[in-house]
Amino acid sequence: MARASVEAERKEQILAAACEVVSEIGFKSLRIADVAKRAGTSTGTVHYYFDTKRDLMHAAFDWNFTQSLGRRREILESDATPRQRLRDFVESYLPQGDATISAWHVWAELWVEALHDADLQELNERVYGEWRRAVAAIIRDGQDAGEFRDGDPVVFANGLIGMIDGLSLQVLLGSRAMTADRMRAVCEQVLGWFFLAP
Amino acid sequence: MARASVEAERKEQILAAACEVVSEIGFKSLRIADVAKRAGTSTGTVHYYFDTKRDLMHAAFDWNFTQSLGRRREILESDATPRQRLRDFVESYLPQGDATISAWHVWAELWVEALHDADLQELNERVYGEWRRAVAAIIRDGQDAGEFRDGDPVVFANGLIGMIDGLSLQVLLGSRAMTADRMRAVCEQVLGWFFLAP
DNA sequence: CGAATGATTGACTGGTCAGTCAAACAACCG
DNA sequence: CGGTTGTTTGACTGACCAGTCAATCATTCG
Repeated sequence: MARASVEAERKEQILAAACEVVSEIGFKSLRIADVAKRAGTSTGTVHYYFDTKRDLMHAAFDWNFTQSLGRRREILESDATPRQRLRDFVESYLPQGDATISAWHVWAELWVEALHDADLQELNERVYGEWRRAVAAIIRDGQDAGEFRDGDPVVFANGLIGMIDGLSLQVLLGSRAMTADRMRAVCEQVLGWFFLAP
Repeated sequence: MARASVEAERKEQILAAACEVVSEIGFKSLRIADVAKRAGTSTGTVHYYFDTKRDLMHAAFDWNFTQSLGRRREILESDATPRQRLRDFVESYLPQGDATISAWHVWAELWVEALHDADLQELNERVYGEWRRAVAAIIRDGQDAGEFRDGDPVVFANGLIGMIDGLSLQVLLGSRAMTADRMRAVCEQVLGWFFLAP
């Protein structure tokens, strides 16, 4: 069977297209036909790989996270100082640049869809848990190195990630009062309170 | 014209119903017929007061905010210490209790809808600005009273509101790792860093 | 009273779209 | 070659629903 990875390749094509479309017009407006067109295929093919629209979107949400995590692996596993890693992490999260903004849009759609979908809540729980653990690990390192203030690392991780989520939403909404630059400044300020003097 | 406030009363009835339905099943699933049924009237009447579904939802989002603000006026205008007012404000925001959770749901739906609707972005900007100003005012009072650390009150207000938004989302999503109680603890911790020793 | 205006109703229409399906195509194998 | 399995296609269908509309009811006023 030399016809090896048609399925994997096609699925990825479709998932990427689905994320692009969601990001551009939102889940509510998304039609299977839009995804098919964007993926350069037909609605029949989309349904061949994903039984229902719901299946497709769940897979797309999952894929969106995997991609986001992949894009940040370098930062999380770097051997820079904890202080620097935390700064890089925050910077990579700022809604600026097509890939990041697009991923944020998909993420926001996931949240709202998940309000009424237990399976998506499960996905959120898993994924959010990974971020929380990654950030908490950096914080623990920083505390061990005497760079950060004492306190429960998980509490700080939750606070930081929550703040990033909330601020990002405002940036994504095109707020004049909350631009990516201003968001960076707010994060810097908060991190400043948490870092110990060098 | 003794038939005074039929219009105002009926509109309010419909808007309240719309918010309830959005909160329960989400904007995407909401049908005009659902709203009509919840309001105890007919689809014809809903369309009599709101030309399109979009008009209805915009008015409902607006109404949802007005109600939320009204519910918190007491806190914002209280003459308790700034420290207490800030705590009360955070407490009132925790997603617990039907009214608050419902309002949060509607708010989340607004955000995602606004990603692709300039008018709703405008509404968000206006409304978010009011919260920011209210919180910043408390912070300024607290700094004047020597209760809070120095620094730009607007930056702190943004950080706090952003964190509340992000954490609330997780609570709303039924996260096991982020319950209303845990959210309170995270907020307490962050406020603790901001308050000066008594 | 009877006309005018305001409010309410729900049956109906026109358009939309997820999902189906039968037909066709492509790669492989014996 | 001809059969088998995997893949692709897009026309079609059945369900759904926002918005329309003609009819009805209610209230006010001259």
